[in-house]
Amino acid sequence: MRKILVTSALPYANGPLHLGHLIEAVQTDIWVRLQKMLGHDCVYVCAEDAHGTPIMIRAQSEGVTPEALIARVATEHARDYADFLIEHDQFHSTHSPENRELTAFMYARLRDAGYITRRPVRQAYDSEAGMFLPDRYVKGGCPKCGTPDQYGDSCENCGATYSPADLVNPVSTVTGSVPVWRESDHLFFRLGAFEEMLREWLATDALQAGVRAKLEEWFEAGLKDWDISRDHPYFGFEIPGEPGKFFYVWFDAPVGYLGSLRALCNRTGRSFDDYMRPASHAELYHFIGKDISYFHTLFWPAVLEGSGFRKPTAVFVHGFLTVNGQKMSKSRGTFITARHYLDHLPAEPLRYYFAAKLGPGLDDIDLNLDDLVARVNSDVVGKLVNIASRCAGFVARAGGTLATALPDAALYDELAGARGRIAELFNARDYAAAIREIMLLADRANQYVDHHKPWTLAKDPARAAETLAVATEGVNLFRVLMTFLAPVLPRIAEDAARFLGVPLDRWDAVATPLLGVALNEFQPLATRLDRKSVAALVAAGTPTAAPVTRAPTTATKTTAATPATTVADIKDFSRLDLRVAKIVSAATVDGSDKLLRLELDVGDRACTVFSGIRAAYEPAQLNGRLVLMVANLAPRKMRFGTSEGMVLCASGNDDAQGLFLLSPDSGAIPGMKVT
RNA sequence: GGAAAGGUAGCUCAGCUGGUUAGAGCACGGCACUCAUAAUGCCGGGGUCGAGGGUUCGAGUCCCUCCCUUUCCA
Repeated sequence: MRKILVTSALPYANGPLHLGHLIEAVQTDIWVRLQKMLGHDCVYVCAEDAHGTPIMIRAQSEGVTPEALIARVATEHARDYADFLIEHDQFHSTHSPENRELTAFMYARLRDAGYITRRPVRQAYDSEAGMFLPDRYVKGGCPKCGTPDQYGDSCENCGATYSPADLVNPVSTVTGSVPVWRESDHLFFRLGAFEEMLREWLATDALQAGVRAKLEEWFEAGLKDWDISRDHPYFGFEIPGEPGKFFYVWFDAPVGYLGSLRALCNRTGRSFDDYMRPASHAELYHFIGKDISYFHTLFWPAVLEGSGFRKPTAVFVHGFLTVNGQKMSKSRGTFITARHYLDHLPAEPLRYYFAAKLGPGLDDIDLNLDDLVARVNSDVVGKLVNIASRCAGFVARAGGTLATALPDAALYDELAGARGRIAELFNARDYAAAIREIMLLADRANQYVDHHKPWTLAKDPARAAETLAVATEGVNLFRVLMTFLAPVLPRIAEDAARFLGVPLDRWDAVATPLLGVALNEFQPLATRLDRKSVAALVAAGTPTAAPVTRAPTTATKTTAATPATTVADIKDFSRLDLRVAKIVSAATVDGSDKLLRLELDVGDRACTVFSGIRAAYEPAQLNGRLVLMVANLAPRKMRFGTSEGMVLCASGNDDAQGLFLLSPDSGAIPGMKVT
């Protein structure tokens, strides 16, 4: 039996999970669930990345201890993961006894083997705060192009990279004071000593082509020593034998994978050594985002090797997530936290959507919310679940028990026989291809039912057996397809299992059809997504938080925000610029039966808005009418033009209850602010 | 600044080592059906494959230049 250990990047404990974390967690979770269904011994561990200056500073600013902060965030993270059906076998923390012990142990091994050196480093120091400042905590003018207010490592304007010492008029972002320059001894890990080993490792198929190319570049540039110590005050582990010096967060963070594994082993009686000894036959895979490949493809294998452990079997790197074609950004309203998403939409549609777009490469993945709705409604509800839904009634009316033989064994075999191919696609992380394949097979199932028309057969009592046979075939095809999608849609698969009366937890179970067994009552397995929920998700934005300076973490790079909440405070409300507007002209839109094109007068300016109110209003009755609009809504490009705002409307849960434009009382004039 | 990835139908994407009229899903139009959560089936319209050069009997697929998007640079 294959023994497999899987990790995904550790989320940094200074902010909530966002959809960027989720795409990785979902990618990993699907892979792990597949391995388990295939019968392999696979465990998935993860942990909180709890150390470093950003945590320390954030805790200070909140007036709590770092321990309290990371405990609170850990609870939030755990809940978010659970609600997205991410099933960790162990979720731990880098701030744990296991990790402290392992970090110290590995450091001692590296030191004793001569891989650690010491030399002085000159660094910005905030004498008011009494601490050394990481590059990102010093701001000033770019030495190259002069752009003010740039971070101490690189310029956002011209892209130049430099050191904080080069900044014009540097300022500490912690206290606002002018930093001084101080020297102190730092400990370095001699990465260069591992070049040969790394080159050999590179030659295995541990890495994707894109990552390999990147590594070649780094080799050419020459491997530099890695600074692994930070001076007091620092939230982390003090380095044994080095009072006042702490392990840099990036040193103990990957060790957190092993700390989590250790905790798992302690809890379950598994052998840690079986996984981690150099000659281990267990497989070790890290799922990460491409921004942190340096740490996982150079430092981490070298640290493992140098401290006497095995190296990863492979590192699986994925691209970034963009939302509606733009990178996640708070100012654009495209920064979506996990919780904020869950406040509006269920988890599984997003899992499905991510799966439908994830390939094995480093390409960025775009979350197009309209596409999400279309795709999930049509694929999952319209095609897949529909197969069960349309057949269940015939079985129920025939007594509720499936026939004892399949009328079309060849078709069944065609679908069930695809399991090897589909498992291989999932295994190769080409989920998009797997989903395409599965949906093609779902089409075959619907075609089958359509072709045999059980509703016609059912009218002839003499053909009752035939009717049941067709429905039995359909239900069996559904079972096969649902099994294939179980790693992606675990909750729906569970509900389907309840309907079928058999678990869907083994990939190869589909080799045998399900015959002669009684089905349970069919309940809807998935409901369509409402476009309005998606609109609400975007319109509400994610409440912003005080910007927190970013530091390297094992997690996909992230900026912090306070947890999303459904309660809006006055600040949230004031972000909306609501105005009285006059409809100058209204017209139908060619090619859309839902939209009207409205030309609006907003006092000092005019704008065009596309509004989905055609069902409720004739263009002619709108001319000259006053309405309320959101004037600072991000412009939205539609097929017919750009919509520059939104007019406010009242409606019930569905449009059947009607749509009602809101208007001000008489006396209001276009451009007035609504507060 | 250096480097990488990408730019294919309205949208999201497939197109392997160059080879017949460039594909799928969604959306759109027509027809059929009514078992199913207005689901499904059949048919159809729609692309100068980012731009311009070049190699070739033949290029979305190779080479060069340019434009645009995204990302990485310890």
